[in-house]
Amino acid sequence: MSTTRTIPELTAPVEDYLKVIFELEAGGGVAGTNEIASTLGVAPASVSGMVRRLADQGLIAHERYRGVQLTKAGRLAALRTIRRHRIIEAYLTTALGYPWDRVHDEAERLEHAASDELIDRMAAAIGEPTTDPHGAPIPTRDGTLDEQPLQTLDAVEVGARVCVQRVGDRDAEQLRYLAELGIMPGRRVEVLARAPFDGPISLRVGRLTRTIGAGLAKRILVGP
Amino acid sequence: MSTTRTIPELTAPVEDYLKVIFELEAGGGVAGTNEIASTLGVAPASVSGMVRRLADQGLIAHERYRGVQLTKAGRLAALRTIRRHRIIEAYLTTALGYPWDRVHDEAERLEHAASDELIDRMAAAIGEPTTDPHGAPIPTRDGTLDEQPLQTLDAVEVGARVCVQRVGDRDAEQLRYLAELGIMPGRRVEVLARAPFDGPISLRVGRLTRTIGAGLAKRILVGP
DNA sequence: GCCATAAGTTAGTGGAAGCTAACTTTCTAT
DNA sequence: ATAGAAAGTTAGCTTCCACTAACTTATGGC
Repeated sequence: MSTTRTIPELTAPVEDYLKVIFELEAGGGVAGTNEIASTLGVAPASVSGMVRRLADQGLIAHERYRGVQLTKAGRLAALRTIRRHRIIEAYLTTALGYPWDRVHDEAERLEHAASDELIDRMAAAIGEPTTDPHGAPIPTRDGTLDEQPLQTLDAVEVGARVCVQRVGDRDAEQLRYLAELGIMPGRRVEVLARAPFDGPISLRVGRLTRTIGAGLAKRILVGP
Repeated sequence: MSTTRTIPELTAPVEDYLKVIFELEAGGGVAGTNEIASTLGVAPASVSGMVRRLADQGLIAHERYRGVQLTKAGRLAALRTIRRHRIIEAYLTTALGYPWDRVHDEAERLEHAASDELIDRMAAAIGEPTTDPHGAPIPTRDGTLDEQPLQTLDAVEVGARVCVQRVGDRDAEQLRYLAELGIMPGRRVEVLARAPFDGPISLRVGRLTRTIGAGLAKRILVGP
């Protein structure tokens, strides 16, 4: 039994699919064709095509008309790409002064071109970070991901003081807005009020009071 | 008359071809199909195919059976890629401690993925270098390349003291060897002897004497 | 339990870039 | 001056990854 480190040279699109499937799986068992398609901005038929190829390569298990799941090999490849992505994001902000709303797109391209050596050197240069600038945990070199159970901000009871842990990294405009409000990982906030029927939520951030919609609050993860 | 900054999104292979054509042109008017093919490690027929596409895009002028030359647009695109490549090389050595024999391959991939913003930030972070680690000049943002007229080390007369300006960046093994000998850009060397018939050349490097073959000496560029 | 709609798949096409094999043009050496 | 070698091209194929159009399967509301 060999644990041969086969490096089958995945293409950039393949890495993108695996990453997306991994993230969709995290939020509910299997990933659907249409979900994958809309996340990647691609036609559903294109996904069916790629799904065949990924299954042939042993990276996913596919049950026709039922959805898709990563195999062990697929999960490892996905985590490798996610590690690259997040280390690049962290490096760009810490070492090159990138604003946090612009690192995602850059990392999206670099993650497919950077060697393992580069990723390791970047990580070392900024002190082996454990999360990216948006608070997402960075998988280790051997593919372990430390996912903490977090609450969304819209579910926090009124009066509680919580610590912002993580926000979505995809929407640049949203990130710019959150930065303006001072809502970023590490920041403590207190929930002052929550209007019913998915109404706005009032927060104390530092010594200021801010009010955000329930939709936005749902994309902010907090912990104790 | 508009100087519209059209960004026609060149593919990575296209950028590679343009770069190689630029470099081949520098050493003799036109670039030949076979030269391009062997430099890129590709079949001559593949070059013919790509040449058609590049000509269609107005990046090169092609005279059938005669060779290929960059147009103004092609030259600009080539210089842009070369700038990226060399800044990345410089950044990797200066900011991330890369050894100079391993930056070429890394840059070869990153140059197609990095945004202009990233390149500019890298350059700024290491003090706007004017040459890469192998001594090659870095084109400016607007596509000006300051090529100094240099001599190859094998042509230097015995007794002369010269300054190493530039060495080839493609061959990693050669770079490791040169580093071992202490022959790198900025180093002063004195030619002690030169055997006839392309024989070996003896040098004083620092306080040591080193002897190298004429072939290697031909790939070392020196100035006063 | 049936059927409309949502979800997923297949078939066929297109473009980019590579390949081999076979051909044509140019160059060079006698 | 010309034949053979070297250089360049064409034709035809392959793989990857996207697309549209048309089809099939699954599901949920009545």
